[in-house]
Amino acid sequence: MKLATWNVNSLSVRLPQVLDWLAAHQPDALCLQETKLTDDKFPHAELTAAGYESQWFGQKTYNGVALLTRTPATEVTKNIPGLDDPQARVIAGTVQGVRVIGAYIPNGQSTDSDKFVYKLRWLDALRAWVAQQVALYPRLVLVGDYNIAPEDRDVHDPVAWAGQVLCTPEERAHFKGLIDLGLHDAFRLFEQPPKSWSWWDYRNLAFRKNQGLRIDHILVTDALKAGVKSCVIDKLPRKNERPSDHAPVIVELD
DNA sequence: ATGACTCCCAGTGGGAGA
Repeated sequence: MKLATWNVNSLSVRLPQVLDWLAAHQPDALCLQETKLTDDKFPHAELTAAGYESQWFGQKTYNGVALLTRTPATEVTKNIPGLDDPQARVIAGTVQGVRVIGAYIPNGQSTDSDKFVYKLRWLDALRAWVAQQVALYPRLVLVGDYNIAPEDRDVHDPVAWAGQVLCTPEERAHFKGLIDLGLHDAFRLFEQPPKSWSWWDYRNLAFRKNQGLRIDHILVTDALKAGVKSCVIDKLPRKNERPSDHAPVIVELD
């Protein structure tokens, strides 16, 4: 089983690339973030023609998530149950016996921002809900744009980024809080190239200089860990003429 | 460097992303 996550930064703009990518990789499930589409504009017909079922949850201008699957997803959940959140950031479904939770964790903007407070509260709610979900579904993956670089080795310039949003001790403690639920960072189950990032700023030739952060992650439960065959970041789409600033992350499970 | 780039909604600029 192959699962992937990709922050596409506008599905309207990136749909041709998503269709190409699906054809090339044929994942069983692909979680998208930052679709930036209201639900009436979601391109389900094009995805159906490409062989994918879609579940989607969007809003105007910002955020928006989707779950694309080759077989229908069941038990679909949108956003974190019990959290009053006007922003469309979570979609979950059960796919071939695996609970797939796709999340677009808030960015936080800066540590002195109200958005940072929202991010930390949102992560509290996510952890509480995921704890329940792990108990219900031992075979679970939590994937998406976490907007957290878990360690200094996930940051191109840890000195410059020290204490900055995405790299603060508070955010890293939240990441560890998720790990402590019995989850494992699939990417770190394998030897990886140094300076592996999943996001590069559009500005300042960051991709060409490989100045980025690893902030898109795939966490898997204990029950799935032994069956993880690979986990890679696919940099190829970032080389497109008009790319998302994020690259897809792919995991292969038994 | 209070930047850089890209996207969106708007509307001849500004917010947000990370």
